[in-house]
Amino acid sequence: MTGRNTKTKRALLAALNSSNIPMSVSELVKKLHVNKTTIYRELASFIEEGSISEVDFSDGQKRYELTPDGHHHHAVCMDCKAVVELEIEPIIKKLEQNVIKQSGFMLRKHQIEFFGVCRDCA
Amino acid sequence: MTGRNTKTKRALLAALNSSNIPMSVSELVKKLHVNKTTIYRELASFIEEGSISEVDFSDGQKRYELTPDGHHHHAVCMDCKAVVELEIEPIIKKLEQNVIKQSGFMLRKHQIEFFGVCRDCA
DNA sequence: TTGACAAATGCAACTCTGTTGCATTAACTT
DNA sequence: AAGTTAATGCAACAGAGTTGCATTTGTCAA
Repeated sequence: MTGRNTKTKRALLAALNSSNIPMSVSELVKKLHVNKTTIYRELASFIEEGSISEVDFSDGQKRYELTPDGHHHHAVCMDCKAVVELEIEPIIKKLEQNVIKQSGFMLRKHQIEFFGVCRDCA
Repeated sequence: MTGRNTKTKRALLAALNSSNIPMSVSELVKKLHVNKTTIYRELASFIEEGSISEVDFSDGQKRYELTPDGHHHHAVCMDCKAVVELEIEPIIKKLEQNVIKQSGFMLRKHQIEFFGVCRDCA
């Protein structure tokens, strides 16, 4: 942990650790009773150091999750909002090579999420 | 075009047609001098009929583009904001099959964008 | 252990995206 | 040309995210 070891930082990491789905800032504020400004600032520093990642389900608010083992991808149920973690690293690696070849870009990050209806809701 | 053939709808389609990159609502408002409520409503109806698609570069505002040939994917330069269209349909198809097998989800849509630095900016 | 300094936090005010209800305008029908 | 109703504008609002500044708290040196 960068900087001071505060109660709030520990609580933030514990909350994300105990959740099986990425959490939004409003959820974190409600759960931790900490000012949203503080949440945003701590998230930014954890993201910079790499231990937390931002995920965007394109619903108007970003979500956050612990990433001890690096970047994840998800399938999100549009009905019950369940989130399933995917194991698609190899094919994504191949996809990135393809994108680099086509665009000439130096890739920094990507945003890959899938949306649909889970088996329970179908 | 669904509904009435209005000046605003024609102007909206023309603006998107003349732009080589997806446009945000604030850009469309500035360019067309039309109320943002109207823009949002017309975009929604064009999106429903399929002729316009929403793309999300995760920077706090959605963008819109004509999609006469269906869904696109992009590489976005984090420096100069250039947008390159990608041809990655076949590998995406394979990726989706993989996701369906892993998650059991009925897939409805996905969000796949790449971010990096273009050749000019590197 | 205490005191000082700097980092962390809270608070209020703000910006921006996107939404809603309602009154007005304009496109289509006959 | 007149009536119907979709389309538009406007004002007010909700929610995410940001900023400046005052206050609190963790850390470290004495």
